[in-house]
Amino acid sequence: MPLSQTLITPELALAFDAPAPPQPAAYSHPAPPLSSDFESSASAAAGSGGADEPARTLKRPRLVWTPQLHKRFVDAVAHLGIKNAVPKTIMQLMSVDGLTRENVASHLQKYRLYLKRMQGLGTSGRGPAAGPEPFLPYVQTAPLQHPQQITAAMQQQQQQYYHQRHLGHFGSSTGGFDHGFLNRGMPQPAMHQMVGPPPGTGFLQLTPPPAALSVDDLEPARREDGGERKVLTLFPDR
DNA sequence: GAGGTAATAT
DNA sequence: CATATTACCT
Repeated sequence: MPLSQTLITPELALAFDAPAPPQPAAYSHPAPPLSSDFESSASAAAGSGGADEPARTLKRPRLVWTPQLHKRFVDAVAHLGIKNAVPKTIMQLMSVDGLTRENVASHLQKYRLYLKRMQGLGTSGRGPAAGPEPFLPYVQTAPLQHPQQITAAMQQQQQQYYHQRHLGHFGSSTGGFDHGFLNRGMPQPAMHQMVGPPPGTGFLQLTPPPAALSVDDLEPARREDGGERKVLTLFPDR
């Protein structure tokens, strides 16, 4: 089993917020990708082949790049060479279920821009000596969407979300800031399991990035004085 | 079809 | 306004 990270849709995450799910803590393998269709999803896989994953045909909800996802993305890019850091490969390596190539491509675009603008400033001494690591995760307020049926209430909530979103930014403070909620240490289990070996391309034996990643552990992390939900930018500085 | 970039949407 | 999606081109 190609250890994959199930993408938890915003609404799903939202749903899991209030009510206590029957399943105790630590839901290792959550529900299938995006099968939150409680209505007419009677597209059972008939005979062979088939198995039309609704994920491919339906419009996916807007993907939210959680810090965890981003972390995984960065790791993937790092572990691949710049040479192989193309959307498809990255996507495969991340093995995040539900993630499309387009998603990665888009994010990669931003990531490259970020790196580019990063070079011209902070690093006085030239040279790619210091690997671009200083990334900062941030908090995410789960928006909510549904592929098919969106109730009016949901739309309103969406608007509210967009309205209240960026309230705080990140000045690159000299010293570095105190976030009490940096991600937990990701285990570094040297797993020997490989993702699908690349085609004819030589044999880049790369170390699979941390396999486990919990999208669920998001901490509100609110400041005392502010009192506002501060959503911070994923890519600092502009 | 895949990658890269620009435009558009949310 | 930042970020994600879509359109266009190679």
